[in-house]
Amino acid sequence: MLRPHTSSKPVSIKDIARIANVSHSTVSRALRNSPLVHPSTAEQIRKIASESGYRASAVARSLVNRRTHTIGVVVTTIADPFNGEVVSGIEDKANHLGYSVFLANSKSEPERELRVVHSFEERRVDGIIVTSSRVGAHYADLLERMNIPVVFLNNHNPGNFAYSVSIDDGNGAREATNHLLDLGHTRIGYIGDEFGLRSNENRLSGFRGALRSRGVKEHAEAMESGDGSCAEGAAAMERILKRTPLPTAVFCYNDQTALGAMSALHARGIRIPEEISVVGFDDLPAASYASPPLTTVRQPMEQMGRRAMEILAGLLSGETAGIEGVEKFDGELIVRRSTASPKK
Amino acid sequence: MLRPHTSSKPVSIKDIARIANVSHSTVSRALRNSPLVHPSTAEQIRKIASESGYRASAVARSLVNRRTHTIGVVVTTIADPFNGEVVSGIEDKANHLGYSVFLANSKSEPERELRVVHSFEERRVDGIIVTSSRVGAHYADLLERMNIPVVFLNNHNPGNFAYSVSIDDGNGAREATNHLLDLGHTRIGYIGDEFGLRSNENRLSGFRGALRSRGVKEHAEAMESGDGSCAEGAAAMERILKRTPLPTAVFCYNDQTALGAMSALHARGIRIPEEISVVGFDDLPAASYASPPLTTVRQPMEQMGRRAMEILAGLLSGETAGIEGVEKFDGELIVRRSTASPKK
DNA sequence: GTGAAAGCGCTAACAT
DNA sequence: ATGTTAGCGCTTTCAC
Repeated sequence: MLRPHTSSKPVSIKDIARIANVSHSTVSRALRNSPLVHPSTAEQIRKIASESGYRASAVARSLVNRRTHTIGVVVTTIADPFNGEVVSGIEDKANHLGYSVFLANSKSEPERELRVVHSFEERRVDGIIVTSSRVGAHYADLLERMNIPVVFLNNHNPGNFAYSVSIDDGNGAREATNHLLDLGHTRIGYIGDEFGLRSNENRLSGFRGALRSRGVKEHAEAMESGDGSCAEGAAAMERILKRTPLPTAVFCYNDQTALGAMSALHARGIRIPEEISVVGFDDLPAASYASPPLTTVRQPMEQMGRRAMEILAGLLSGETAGIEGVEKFDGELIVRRSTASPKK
Repeated sequence: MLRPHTSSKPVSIKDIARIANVSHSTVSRALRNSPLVHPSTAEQIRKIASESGYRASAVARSLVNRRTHTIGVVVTTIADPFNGEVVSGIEDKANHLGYSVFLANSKSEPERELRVVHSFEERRVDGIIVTSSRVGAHYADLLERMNIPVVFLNNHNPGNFAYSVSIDDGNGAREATNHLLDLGHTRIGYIGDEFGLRSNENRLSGFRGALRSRGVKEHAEAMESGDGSCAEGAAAMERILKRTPLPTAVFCYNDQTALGAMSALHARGIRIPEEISVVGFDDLPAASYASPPLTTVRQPMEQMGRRAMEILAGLLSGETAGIEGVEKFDGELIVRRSTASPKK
């Protein structure tokens, strides 16, 4: 059985003042190392504070300062490993800068997205970071109307935002495709994310651009799309496998899609890369432990998260030197063993 | 270039009072649907509030209520997929119960762990959930001393805590081992997590118990340990592969360890499950897309997260009916294709 | 049904 | 160097 929690109120600045026989403002000053307080009294106050387990109330402080030193992070779901990496970077930087982070999952449900943003407003977060948002222009408006800075990270929306950090999708896709082309592939498929999403469009057009510049024509039988998950990646690959001729290589929107596709290939006994090469995008930790290890375009996910937080902190402090509104990171092609030249 | 953010103060209860020509207390009542306010004035007030984009300040409210409706979640790192699933469950439940969640990564660094908990104290979170903590008794004391309820989830510490939800490690390990035994394996290895961690000890003793009850003796050449990561799982497997005789099956502390082990096996050209069977623990999403799909013990991670949040909420509201202090979830053996009978 | 006043735990003038 | 006072945006007596 469980016993309900009985809480007693925390010690306050006044309690300390009483013990130290000074006014509460002196305590306030001492605790924030104001030079305006006598060293010895300051010393004594700090001693009492630490002995009594005093913890300044951030909520009271926030009320007067109008700054909570708190940010809100909206992700579709933190269970997605991509978001996990990004949030890890955000939290790390936030922690070092003295910010606490509220985390909320939107699940891409507009109704929930709204609730989440409202709660952030009520909490008076100083700023917001939104990662991988799939929701539309309506939501963007909502955020713009809030009177606090918002930084987007790899947003899928076609909307235009003032501040964002994202991967160079086009370039990454081009590099990946060129790698396949260099290996001699000519029947290359693409398994995308939902169509209409910006990042997918950009990767797709990078893919197409690479083909075009080598005079290779698109292999229409192997153009498919999923939703960025393993499950849909597998399903998409299965659809491709029903059509002929089979591609000799497939470029996937992301690693999860690629991992799903690989599992469909394995299930059919099709060897990777001997029969079909597979390339992903992201370089999730799982990519290097797949079998075979997955060739992919690395996104510096943690670093991007950290950068988003830095930009936000810049916006909040006014120190905006060296910060661009829209920052693009370069992907890096990581060649592993899921790609090889096609058999003759 | 980026323009620093210029914020104007949000509309307050007083602003609305002025416009509605009532006192701010009436506004406060109206907005919280107090029956003490005349329907028509309430109506008018709500209209003004919504038109002006009013958002009640949770920080002001918290100051008077002494409740922030906020909880703190400490994870080692949110980049770990296990924690991602758990936090997803916590956040989901918290959201429905009207709580916001602060997320912090401890990275298992005691110094950072301390900072994180202190910041939670200052933020006046109503409660704390700690997942997969690896830090020792010292930290546990710190938490116990705080005057707010703490719920642990799968803590690795040998310490004893008032409130916790965890998986039944022993039983899960026993089931997994029995599965291997049923298949006819007699040379079974174990790749653990760091020794000394409670969960590892429990899985290991479940493993040993199962062997013992069938009269199979431990295969000492294949007892190894990593740190719960793919990388160390692979390294541990490589060490095992240097010794003879090889095991015909290996049970791993968790899926990541198993996935790493599988990748080491693949790299050496050893077939799974024909030559060596592999079993994991957790059932991460990646497990079903591994090749071959991984046999593992499923932990209901999201559900455990939700339950931890429920318990915490119960502690906070005093509704403790149907809540045990220490709750154990049962794992479920999921047989996939990474296990088979050993070749004769 | 509504207003006036006090107070939550701090910070920041403004005295002294 | 320290104390007094006001106020941050709310909720909650207590009057009326």
